[in-house]
Amino acid sequence: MPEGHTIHRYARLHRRRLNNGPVAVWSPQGRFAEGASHLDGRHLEHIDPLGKHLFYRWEGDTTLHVHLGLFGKFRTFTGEPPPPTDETRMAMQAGDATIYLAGPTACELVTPAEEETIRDRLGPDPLDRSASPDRFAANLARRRIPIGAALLDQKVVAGVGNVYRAELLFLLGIHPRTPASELAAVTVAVLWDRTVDELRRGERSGRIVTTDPVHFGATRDRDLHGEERLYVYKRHGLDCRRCGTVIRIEDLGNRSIWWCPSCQPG
DNA sequence: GGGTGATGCTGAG
DNA sequence: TCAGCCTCACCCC
Repeated sequence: MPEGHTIHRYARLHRRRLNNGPVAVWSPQGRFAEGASHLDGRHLEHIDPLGKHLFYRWEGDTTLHVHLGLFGKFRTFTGEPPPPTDETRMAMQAGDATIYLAGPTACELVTPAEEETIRDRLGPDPLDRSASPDRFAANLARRRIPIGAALLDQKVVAGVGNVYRAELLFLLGIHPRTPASELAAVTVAVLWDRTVDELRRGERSGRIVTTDPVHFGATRDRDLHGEERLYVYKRHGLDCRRCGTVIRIEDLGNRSIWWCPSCQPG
C-alpha cells in the first residue's frame, strides 16, 4: 500500500477523525507503551505528511513520527472496533473513531533535531503544493545513476515507490536505464508534472491507477479490477496495452522494474 | 496449516 | 551488497 499517495491520504483521514477533543493513545502490543502513555489524552493539533513519512503534532510540542515501511498499515473503525491484534503497535481513539497501526518501520516520538535529520534526507514531495520542481531537476542533473534508480531515491523525490516509478517511466516512454543526468530539461519538467498528477489521482481514489477507466467500460478508477489498473507493474510476459510487445522485468536498484521495450526504447 | 512475497529502508561488512 | 526488520494477504496443500 504505502507510497506517498497513501501517506497523504492517511494524513487527511486522520486529521478529520482525530481533531475533536482529546485522543486516547495506547499500545496493545506494548512496543510503543512509553510513547503512547506520553501522548494519551492530548489533543492532536496537526499532521504533516512528507514523502512516505507522517509527523503528528500534539499539544505540548510533541511530535510523533510514523513510517510504514513495506508492511505498515493503519485500520480505521467507526463505532465499536474489533479487539486489536497482538501486532497492533499503536491505537488512537477519539469520538467514535478508532485507528490501529500495525507493522510500521518507525513509530516514535522525535525531537525537533531528529525530525530535521529525517527531513534533510528527503527531496521535494510532489504532493506538497509548495514543492519545487527545480529542486527535482537539480537532483536529477547531479546523478549519473539510471532514472529508474533515481526515482526510488527519496532524496531525489520523496514519495515515489516501486509501482509509480515503473508506471511513470512507461507513461513518458523513458527507458529505466537512461542516466538521470542525460534527460532533457523538458522531459524532466514533464516527468515532474506527471508525477504530481498521478500521485494526486492516487491520493484521491486511494489506489494506484494509471490506465484510463474508459478503456475498460468504467467511469471511475475504483471500478477497475486489479489487473486493469496498471500498464506495466507486475505485467511481465503479458502484452503491452499500447503496442502489444511483451512486457519485460529486470532488477534495478535492488527492486524489480517492469517496462515495454517498444514504448520505452533505450 | 505452511510458505511466500510485497507499494521500504537501514546499518553492518 | 546483503541481511534484517515489520505484518498479512494470498496461494497451495
